[in-house]
Amino acid sequence: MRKSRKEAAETRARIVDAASVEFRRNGIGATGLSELMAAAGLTHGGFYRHFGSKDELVAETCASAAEGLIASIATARAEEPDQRGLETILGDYLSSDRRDDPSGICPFAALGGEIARGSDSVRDAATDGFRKLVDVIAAECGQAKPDAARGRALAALCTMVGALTMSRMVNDPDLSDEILREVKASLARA
Amino acid sequence: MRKSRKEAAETRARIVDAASVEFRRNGIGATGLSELMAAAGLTHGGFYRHFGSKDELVAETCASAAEGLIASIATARAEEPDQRGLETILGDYLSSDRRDDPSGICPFAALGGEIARGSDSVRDAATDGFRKLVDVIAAECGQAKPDAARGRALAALCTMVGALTMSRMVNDPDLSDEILREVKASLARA
DNA sequence: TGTACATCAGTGAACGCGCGTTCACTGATGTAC
DNA sequence: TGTACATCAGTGAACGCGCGTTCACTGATGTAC
Repeated sequence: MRKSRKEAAETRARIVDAASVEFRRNGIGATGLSELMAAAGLTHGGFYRHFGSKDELVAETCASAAEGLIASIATARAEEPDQRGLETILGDYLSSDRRDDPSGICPFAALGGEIARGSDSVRDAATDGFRKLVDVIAAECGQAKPDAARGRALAALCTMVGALTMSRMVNDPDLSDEILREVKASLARA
Repeated sequence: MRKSRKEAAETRARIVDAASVEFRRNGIGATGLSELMAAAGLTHGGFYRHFGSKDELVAETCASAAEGLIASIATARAEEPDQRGLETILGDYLSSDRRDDPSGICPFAALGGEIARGSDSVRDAATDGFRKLVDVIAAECGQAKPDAARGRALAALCTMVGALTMSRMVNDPDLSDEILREVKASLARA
């Protein structure tokens, strides 16, 4: 039954990827290890060959999902190099596609509240991802002063996270769309 | 052992109040009924004399916490009637006191992600509270056109929710304070 | 290169535990006469 | 108003269930000679 080192590394990455989707779809606490391992095509017993605890996986998943979000923003940016940077990011982040897709949704929007109640290692990983995302957005803000760009980036990111969270929370599609539309307009104006 | 109707009604209210705090402190799924009933000074068995299910309590708590938030905003507004309305709301909502106090924190910031994955009745209750809060903020936006005020209120509320969530998520007090400060400044500017 | 053995990825059963929910019971409250 | 009885708020034990974690086991991989 033993797998090669390469296969084992691939398995580990598959678990993180599956967790990244399942946690965002169902929440961290509400996602069992069995469910998660099944989503990765495995049985639950093998989990502890790869991770010391569920919490360790959660921390790694936070980092991974943040990296994924940054990469997807970079991709969106590369596809529309002539547009204003922040507007491209907004269009990508606050789209109904992203709102409705658990595998692409921002981990801060889906899990921010739960992470805030989590362990230090999980919060550390999320904090690190948050900082990186702020830097990426600040680079697109086109401000002369770095401090001003950082301030704008922080505010824009918080707005995006809140808007995505609220657009997923409300149980009325019209209100949900209105939230995305108004917030996009408001941020583009600023 | 039977209690009078008045006492029973008080008990019920006490359960909702305790749930309102415990859910925001620990999350909905992570708060057990025993823990919750103990916080209300009761044993868990009596829960079903007051509620048909945990979910029913969650929905009622969402409504109650939203009302509480609106009331606390109205109080803050009444104490500083001369300041610009939105600035007063911001100062109250985005304060470190509120960030650090589970009993006063905004239910949308603490539980938005979890509510989004919840039942229709829970999401309906939260949607209702969200709409009411938007109306309260819109009334303070001081715009001539009602549509413009509503748009600004939506954007401001999403920003506040996101900022409070992120300021609670990050594991660095300096960054947390920076978020509150920058977002307050950014919203006051707009 | 070939052989013998140690390693360990993955399986599936088992663990103790706390969950939401149910239930028999108690005894004060509310109601009918 | 006084009495007899039904109601029901609250208690505490019990239920089945799924959780995170552990473990004995299997057999292919990796290593030492």
